[in-house]
Amino acid sequence: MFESYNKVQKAVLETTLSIIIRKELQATSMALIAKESKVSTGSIYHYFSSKEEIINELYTAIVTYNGQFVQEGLNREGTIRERFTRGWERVIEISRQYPEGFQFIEQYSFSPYIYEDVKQKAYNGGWCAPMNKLYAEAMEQKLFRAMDPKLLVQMHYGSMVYMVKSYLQGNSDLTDAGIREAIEVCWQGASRG
Amino acid sequence: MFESYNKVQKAVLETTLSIIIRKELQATSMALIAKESKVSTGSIYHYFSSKEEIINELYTAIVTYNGQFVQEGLNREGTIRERFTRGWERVIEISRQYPEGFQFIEQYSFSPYIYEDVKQKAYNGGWCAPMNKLYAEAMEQKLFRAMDPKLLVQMHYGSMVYMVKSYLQGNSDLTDAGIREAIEVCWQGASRG
DNA sequence: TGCATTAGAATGAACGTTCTATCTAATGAA
DNA sequence: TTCATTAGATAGAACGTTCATTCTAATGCA
Repeated sequence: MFESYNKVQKAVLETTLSIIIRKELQATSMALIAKESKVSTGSIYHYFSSKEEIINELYTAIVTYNGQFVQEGLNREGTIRERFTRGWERVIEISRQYPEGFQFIEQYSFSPYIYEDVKQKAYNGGWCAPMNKLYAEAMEQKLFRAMDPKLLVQMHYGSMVYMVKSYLQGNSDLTDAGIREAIEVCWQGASRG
Repeated sequence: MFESYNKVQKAVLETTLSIIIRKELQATSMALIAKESKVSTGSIYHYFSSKEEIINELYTAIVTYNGQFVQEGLNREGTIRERFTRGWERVIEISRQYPEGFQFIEQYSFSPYIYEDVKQKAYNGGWCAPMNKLYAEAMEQKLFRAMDPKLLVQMHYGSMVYMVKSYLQGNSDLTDAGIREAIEVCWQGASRG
C-alpha cells in the first residue's frame, strides 16, 4: 500500500491509518502516532510538515492504490458486461482485502479535513472516470437506460459500499456468490427494458 | 427536528449540527458552540453533561425524527410496490429537506464517538426494520429475488445515499423525475426474472 | 426570600508543534 | 588507515495554545 515511501513514512502512515479507524481523528494525537509507530515526534516532523499533511498523504496513497487495482480489471479486454463485472469485483475485493483503507476513504472523502485539491487529484487517479466512460458506452449501445452515467455509477458504488459495510459490521457475510449476485442486481437495474 | 427539547437545548443542538457539518468534530469546540448558539458554557453544562452527550443526543434526535417520517410513508396502505416507492421517496425527501441531518448521520453512524447502545436504540426507532419486513414480504411473494432482505435494503439505501451525496456536492441535480427513476432502477434490479 | 438559571472567568490537562542535543554514517584530507 | 568534518536523522523535553469542564457570582422569576 505504501511502497513508494521510506521506512519511517510507511510506519507513520500505517500506524495513523490503524489508529484513525479505531479511534477517530480527534483521538489520533501525534503523541499516540509516535508511540505506536515507534517514531519520535521529532522524526515525524522531519518527514511530514503537519498532522494534516499525514492524513492527506494517507488519503492520496490509498485512493491511488485502490484506483490502480480497479482500473486493471476495468481496462482489460472483454464485453461491456465482463468489464462491468470485473470492475465492481475489484472494488469489493480491494475493500475486503484492506478494510481499513476502505473505511478511511469512506469516512474522509466528504470531510473538510481533506484538501479540495487532494480530493481532486485523487479523483483523477481513481477509477471513477474510466467507470463513467464504461457506463456511457453501455448507454450508447442501449444496454443501459438513458440517464446520467455518473449518477448511476455513484448509485452502484453506494450499493457496494453499503454491502461491504454490512459485512464489516458483521451483519452479513460476503461470499463470492453473494458478490456476483449483488453485481447482477446492479446490472439488471440499469438494463434497458 | 428538536421539538421535544427546551429552547436552550434546541439552540445548542441546532448550532452543534451546523458547526459539525461545516468544520468536523475536532473543530467543534464548546466555546464555539456557546458563541454561535448564544448560550454560555455554564448553561450548556447545565443541560448536557458533556460534549459527547450533545453529539449522541443529536444522533438520537435525527435518526428518530427521520425514522418516523419514513415510516409514515412505509406503513400506509397500498401494494408492496407503492409502499416501496413511498418509503424511498421519503428517505430522499427528508435528506433533501434536512441535508445537515443527513450528512451528520452519514458521517457518524459508523463512528466510535457514538455509543453502541445509542446506535442500537436509534436503529430500533428508525425505518430499517419496517423496510426489511417489506422486502421479506416482497420475496415471499416472489416479486423480489430470493436473497438476504437486509442486505438488499442496505444496498438500496447505499444507492440513495450516494445519489443524495452527488446532489449535495453539486455533481448532479435531484428532480422528482430523477428520484422516481432511481427508485425504479432499484426495483428493477431486485425483481425476479 | 429562595432557587433555578445564566454568564463568563478560571483551571488543568492535552494538544500540535518546535527546539536542542545527540546519534549515525558517509566523506575526504593527512 | 585514521580521524576531523559534515549533514541528515532521531529523541524527547519544552512551549504556547486551545480544549472540555468547573467554579463563583450574578440574575431573574416564584
